[in-house]
Amino acid sequence: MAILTAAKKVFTHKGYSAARMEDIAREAGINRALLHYYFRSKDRMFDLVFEQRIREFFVGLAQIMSRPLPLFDKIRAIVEHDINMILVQPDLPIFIMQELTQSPDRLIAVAKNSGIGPATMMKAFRAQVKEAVDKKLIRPIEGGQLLINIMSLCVYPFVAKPMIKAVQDLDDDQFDKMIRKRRQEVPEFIIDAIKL
Amino acid sequence: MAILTAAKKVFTHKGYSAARMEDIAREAGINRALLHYYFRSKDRMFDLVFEQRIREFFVGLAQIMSRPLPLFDKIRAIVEHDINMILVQPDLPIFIMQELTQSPDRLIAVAKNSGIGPATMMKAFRAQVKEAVDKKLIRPIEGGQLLINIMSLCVYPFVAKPMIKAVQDLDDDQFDKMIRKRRQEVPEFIIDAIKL
DNA sequence: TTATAGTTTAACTAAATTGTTAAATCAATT
DNA sequence: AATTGATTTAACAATTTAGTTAAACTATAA
Repeated sequence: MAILTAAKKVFTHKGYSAARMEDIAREAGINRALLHYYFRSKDRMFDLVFEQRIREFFVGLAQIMSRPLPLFDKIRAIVEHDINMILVQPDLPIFIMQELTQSPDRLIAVAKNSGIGPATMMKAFRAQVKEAVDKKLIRPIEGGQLLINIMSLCVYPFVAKPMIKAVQDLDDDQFDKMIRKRRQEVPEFIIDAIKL
Repeated sequence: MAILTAAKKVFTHKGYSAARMEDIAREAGINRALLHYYFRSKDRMFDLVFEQRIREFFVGLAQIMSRPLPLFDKIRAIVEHDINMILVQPDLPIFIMQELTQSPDRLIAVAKNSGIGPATMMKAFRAQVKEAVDKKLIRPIEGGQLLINIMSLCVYPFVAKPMIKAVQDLDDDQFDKMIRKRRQEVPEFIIDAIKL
């Protein structure tokens, strides 16, 4: 629905508090009255958007993590998926992080409704990493730590985009090139870090 | 000043839009009238806080980066400094990132006032990395990318704290332990990734 | 043509929030 | 005790925002 798309855009970009119903209406090309006609309140609207965005962030990842792939291939797949996903919606991570730090319970609620099952996905990944460690394919490392490393290297550059642009003196074009380079280099960086 | 400390706390935790003058007053143990008596407006107050926080984030880092240390030692020093800094003020990174994405110009303004000189610090670091590459001490990598990797691995876990806690099913205590483990493991992870 | 669903307009209420002000109060200093 | 500066109280104005409502309008389909 067009209105939800507009709400998604505005909420994601500005966050709940800074987002105005008027902004959303304008973005959707309609007026405030109609907004309230369809979605009773700002809160209801936000809940819908937030749940959707959380799912967008996790579903693809969870799916890849439970695929039967060799560890190194899986790392490559995760990195590529993450960076590609965020490339087309750069505001997504910081939106989720920001709203989540202010009300962490939200995630639990969403996780219960949707069948994301983070526990399952983590369990499988941990086992796979442990096996690779036992077989002396990689240095000792916990699956949890490895996943954090992977996500860090993928997500953080987008979260810190304005800082990076300033510190490294890049324009938007150069920043984009830098990210594309990361898509190639980051998987090998990780693999080099763990392989024996 | 006690009021600024309170403002720092509230702004950092809630962000500009969600922070209320009333919150700050309560946190400082005074009333709204006095807040406006000392700092004319919310905006003025925020500007002061924001500039201070940006400095806190960068000053230590810039100082370490321009110290004459061997590359691997420098990496260890940066990681330790970053993680220690954020451990005592976990809300800092996401606050900076959030406010910066909404008005990226702020950073430029602050950078001009203070003598942070990000360009200088980057130039030195880039040169040091290039030298290590040329001497075949490490695999080919750009200084810019390496710094992003270092910062990612340090900062992201804090930014994503509620997500990580949910996905990996950790309580606050376990999360803390996990971070402390990272302080040891991350530098070696990075060094293993680049060393030949 | 008429009925209907969707949409707009415009006015409104209610609440929250920032900012201001004058007078009262308090605490320390002279 | 009197003065001074800091602080509180309490009321207020101005603005922003969410949310509501009734009436008018529009396009489409029966």
